[in-house]
Amino acid sequence: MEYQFRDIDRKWQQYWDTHETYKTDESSGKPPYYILDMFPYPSGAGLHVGHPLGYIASDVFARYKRHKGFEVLHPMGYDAFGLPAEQYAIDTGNHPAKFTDESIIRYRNQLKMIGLSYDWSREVKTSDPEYYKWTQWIFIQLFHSWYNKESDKAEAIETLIGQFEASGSRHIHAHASPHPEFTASEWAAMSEEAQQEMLLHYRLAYIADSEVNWCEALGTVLSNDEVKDGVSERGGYPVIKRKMQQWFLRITAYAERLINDLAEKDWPENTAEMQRNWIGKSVGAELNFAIQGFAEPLAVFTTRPDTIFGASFMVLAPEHPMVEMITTADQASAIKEYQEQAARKSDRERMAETKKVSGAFTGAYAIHPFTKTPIPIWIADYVLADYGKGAIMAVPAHDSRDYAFAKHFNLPVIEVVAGGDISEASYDAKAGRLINSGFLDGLEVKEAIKRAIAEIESQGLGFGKINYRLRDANFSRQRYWGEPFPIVYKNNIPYTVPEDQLPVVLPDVQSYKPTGSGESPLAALTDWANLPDGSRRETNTMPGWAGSSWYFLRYMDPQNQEAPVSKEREQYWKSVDFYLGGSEHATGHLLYARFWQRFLYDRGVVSTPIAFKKLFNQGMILGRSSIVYRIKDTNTFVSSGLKSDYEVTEIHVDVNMVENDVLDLERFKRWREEYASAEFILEGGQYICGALVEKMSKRWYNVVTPDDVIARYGCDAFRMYEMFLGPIEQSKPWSTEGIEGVGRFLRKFWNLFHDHKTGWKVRNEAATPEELKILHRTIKKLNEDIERFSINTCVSSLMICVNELSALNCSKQDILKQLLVLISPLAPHIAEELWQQMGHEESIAREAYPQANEAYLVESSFSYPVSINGKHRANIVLPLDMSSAEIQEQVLALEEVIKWTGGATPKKVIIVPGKIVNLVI
RNA sequence: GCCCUGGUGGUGAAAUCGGUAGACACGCAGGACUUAAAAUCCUGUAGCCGUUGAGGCUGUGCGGGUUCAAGUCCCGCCCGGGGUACCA
Repeated sequence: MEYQFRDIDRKWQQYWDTHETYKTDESSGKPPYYILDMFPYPSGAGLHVGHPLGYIASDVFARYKRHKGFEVLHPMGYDAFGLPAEQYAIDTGNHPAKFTDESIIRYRNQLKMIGLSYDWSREVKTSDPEYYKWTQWIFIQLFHSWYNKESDKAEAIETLIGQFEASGSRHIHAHASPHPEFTASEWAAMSEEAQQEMLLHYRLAYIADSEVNWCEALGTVLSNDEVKDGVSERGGYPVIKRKMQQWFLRITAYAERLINDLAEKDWPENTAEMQRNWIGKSVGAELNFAIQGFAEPLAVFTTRPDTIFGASFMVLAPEHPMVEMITTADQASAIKEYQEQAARKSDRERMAETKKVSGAFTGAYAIHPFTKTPIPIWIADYVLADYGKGAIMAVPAHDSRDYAFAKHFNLPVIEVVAGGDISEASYDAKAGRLINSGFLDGLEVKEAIKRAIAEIESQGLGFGKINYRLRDANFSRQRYWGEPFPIVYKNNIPYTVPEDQLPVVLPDVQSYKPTGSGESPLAALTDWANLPDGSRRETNTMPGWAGSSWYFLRYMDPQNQEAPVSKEREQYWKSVDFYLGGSEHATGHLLYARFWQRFLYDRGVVSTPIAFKKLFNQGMILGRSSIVYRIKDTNTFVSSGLKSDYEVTEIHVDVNMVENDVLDLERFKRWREEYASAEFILEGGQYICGALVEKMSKRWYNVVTPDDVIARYGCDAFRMYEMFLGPIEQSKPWSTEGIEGVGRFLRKFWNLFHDHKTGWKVRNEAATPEELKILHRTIKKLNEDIERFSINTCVSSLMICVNELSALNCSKQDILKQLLVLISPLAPHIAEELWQQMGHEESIAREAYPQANEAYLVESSFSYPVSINGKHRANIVLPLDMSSAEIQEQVLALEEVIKWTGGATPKKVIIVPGKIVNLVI
């Protein structure tokens, strides 16, 4: 019988579906184990070959854990709100839900085709009102909470109101926005509106003004991704910064705990490090500089208060509120010009261009608090408005960016820490003794920092402060396709919608196009937005990450109507034991999800503060993107080889329109309206595209789907091949070279059971020691490799095992039975089929994982005792295939070495014929 | 720019704790079987020199360093990838 993978795959996928083989049962009495994949955004391009890399790996682990006797929760769902669906709706006029649901059907079919052992009854979709009801509910909890620094957790807003009523705001230690203090009687005297406005300074969900990328020509707000070189990616229109009222979540209140929680997790150190850097805790001081001619002081934050005597100029962010006030008349035009130039750049562009030093002088001077000398105040875009105070004291001798700035504008450099050579470069290290620094002279940097803060505090100039780079999370999007806010404004004050009115369902709109005013398309729905009592709804929607910040909880109890998750279910599963996903989520999603889990824990909704115990980052399967080059401000495209003659903008094109780097011009013109009249500068009569290896994404039009590969080689081969490609954590470009080898392996494995001529080969005969040795060595290796999540080496070990058994023509029943269980996590379809052919009625998923028997393993090498100086004894491990003469030679050589080391007993010795290669004393 | 990460044969890679670098697989070359092809099996396959049962030298992005021993640790570079707060 031949290995007919198509029939086998279909048969077993149907079997698993109808028998609900992988349905999770909380009452099984087995220990729980929760294995989670980061759920996909269902884009129109379908699941690409990069998604399954992680899904297959976690599926192998889930199947392995089931064999090991765990009750495994292994669910899948869809992160369904987002820009691509909205863009589709704008382009076609269809509802984004149509696009999303069609994409989901495609994804589900593709996932099932790979034979993943999900419990499909627990599928969730973030755009489902039954799901986002609870996203809205969590938002309401955030709105009705404040962060009490005293108890160090979030509490109900009522406890805050109680304190206001009793004693005003003076003694409250809260994470709050800046606001004036008030007494209990002042609170009582406030109007309802004034009280609500005051509470917004404390709520964990609050409103504030924030800058957005505004494109006047498109009449819409753009994401940073949609802005390139200061113009919109689509159309190339100018983009500026504009202030808009936005919702924020007060994640900064959790900064310290989000850092501390990292210690309790089994996370890769690099991801933990990225999160720590993202939160960016820095200890320093806030201090005030007086400004000549103004009463209001200029506050700065610095991590190096010790270098205060080296401050030779000040730098404000171009957006700093005091810039306009302090700028002198003769500098006003230069400052204005610089501000406009900075407004056109994104933060990322501003930081990326630090080599190009730029700035402008305001004409104003600050007074040095200790030396009383005047120091000039500049603005520059390397100072960011929303970090620290948006202003710095520049110490060019000890900060490289300040140094570059000082050199460029010829500002003084004052050395205050000895140890470097400031004529060459700044000396940034936090080590050395202070010089030229008055009362700090002679102190070590660490001492000087403490002393400087003490002095600053005693003179009332400022105070020691811990600053975080983390900013409060912007939670508003001026889009249609997202969760509506459960918020209604009365007299411009936000109130939450009563819980029994949830969900606030996303209404249908006439047009998904931007309103032109920068509001969400929902704002155009006046019937929906304006309520009979004169109040109005919030018309922004929540960001993409709202629904993905808690989905792992919903899988525990996906049909619950009363709560996001029941107490019983939540306490059974507690945390995700093993979370697998791309490292591109290391800061965004993983941080927001931890924040929500922490918050829900504070408010008693969940019983543990830890969302994900163990994290594993998969690398990405990269795609090969094709690039065309548009000559700036034209609709003419120049072929790759000629692009250096022009100033061009790079634009990604769909790889399906490109063959061997040659662009299909007609398809390109049909692709987008704006390209219909495109012109081309060709080389050799063809348009040659540039190529780029990068993340496979709908955005880059470089997606390759697994469908063809599965149709051709079967899904076990696809699964094993993806695992065989290399370590899961490593990124690599997709290629199908080498999949043949996995196909050959599966046929060879099949042929251990079947013979073309004689049929079923498996015999109930006793295995030889040699065969047992091969099997048990493989069991041990696979066990170790799966536990350390090295699945590519599992595949290699299985190949070696099958090669050896097939060379021995071993078709012994007890060997093959155990081998089937070993292979079943990786290649479940073929394993089920052969398992059934062996006469088993239950699915192989119910079979226990075999244990390696040490008795079969020890003979691979043997110990040889050596005596040294008649006293010490060492056991050396020698390979089996050494001759006795060689052994004698090695032992003599070893004795020589040991004498030379002074007679110490070696802990470990490895010998190969001819030389000693390892000797650990 | 900043943070994280990777760089090993023609290719994907292995080397788990500092100890024989290149397992396993692809590809390629030669051979067996076959009228032929496919499939299958066998042999070879880092480079250079040598040999034809002879071994030696070099070699893990580049330049240094530590060590009896470095792909692995340290310092300085170069290049690719991810993130950089409205892609998810």
